[in-house]
Amino acid sequence: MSAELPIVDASAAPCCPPVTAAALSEADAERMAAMFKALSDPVRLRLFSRVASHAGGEACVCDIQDVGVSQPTVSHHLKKLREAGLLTSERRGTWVYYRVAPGPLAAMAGLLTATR
Amino acid sequence: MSAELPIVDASAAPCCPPVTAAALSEADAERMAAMFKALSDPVRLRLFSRVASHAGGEACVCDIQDVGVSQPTVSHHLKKLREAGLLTSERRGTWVYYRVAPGPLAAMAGLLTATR
DNA sequence: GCGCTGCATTGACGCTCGTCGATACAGCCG
DNA sequence: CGGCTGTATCGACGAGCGTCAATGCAGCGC
Repeated sequence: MSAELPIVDASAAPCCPPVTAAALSEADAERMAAMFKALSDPVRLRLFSRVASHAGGEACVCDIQDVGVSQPTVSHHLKKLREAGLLTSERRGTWVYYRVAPGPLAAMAGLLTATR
Repeated sequence: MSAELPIVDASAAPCCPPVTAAALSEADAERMAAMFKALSDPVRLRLFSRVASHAGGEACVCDIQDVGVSQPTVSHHLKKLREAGLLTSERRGTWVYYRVAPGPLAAMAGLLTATR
């Protein structure tokens, strides 16, 4: 596959008020579920948290890849997180750096934040 | 699997500071991933949002079951949400009422809330 | 150019998941 | 009691996922 499938458009509408405020439409549920799915695997969640908490807001793959699975598997999971719109990647010389996409993260947090 | 597997203990430690603050341990990642997994299906996410946004903070299955899948499938998804600790259920006469468990919801929101 | 390191892709395998129809169970009502 | 409605469980099937070893590709240094 060539083009990075844009499962979640990072520049899309904020989408979702708190889940306690109104029921989700079918389309919104589909989009949000895709993001939750990206974090539904322990290995992926750890990779995500390592990028998010890394100094400077970005991390090279080599900094975070020690999570107990093979290197191809790490690469596979990072791709999933990219496709979900939760991470962005940039190649700088030999290394590839990942950072968190703030928009989708805020959308998920907003959805889960109780109004009361 | 017979007994209700307590994938996530509702009364467990708050578990997680924002994901931008520190990397998750393997155990915490496992627990949090289980919650995200529960919301990673569009049908489940819609059921959850319908319960969360329903008047009175609770909903009868009959109020929310029109999501385009069969009744057994709805029941199956509600069970998954229960097992993940995100919903609680109570039988009152003929009907079963579901409501959101505030603790786990807050844990997820807290994890995703950016510190900056 | 050549070899080496960092990361991505491919292809295969086993397991889990979402879905359904059929069926079972619980509580109300006549 | 007998029938009816609301909800849960069972068993089966196909699709998708996580994992790996093998391979490919890009960039650096000698």
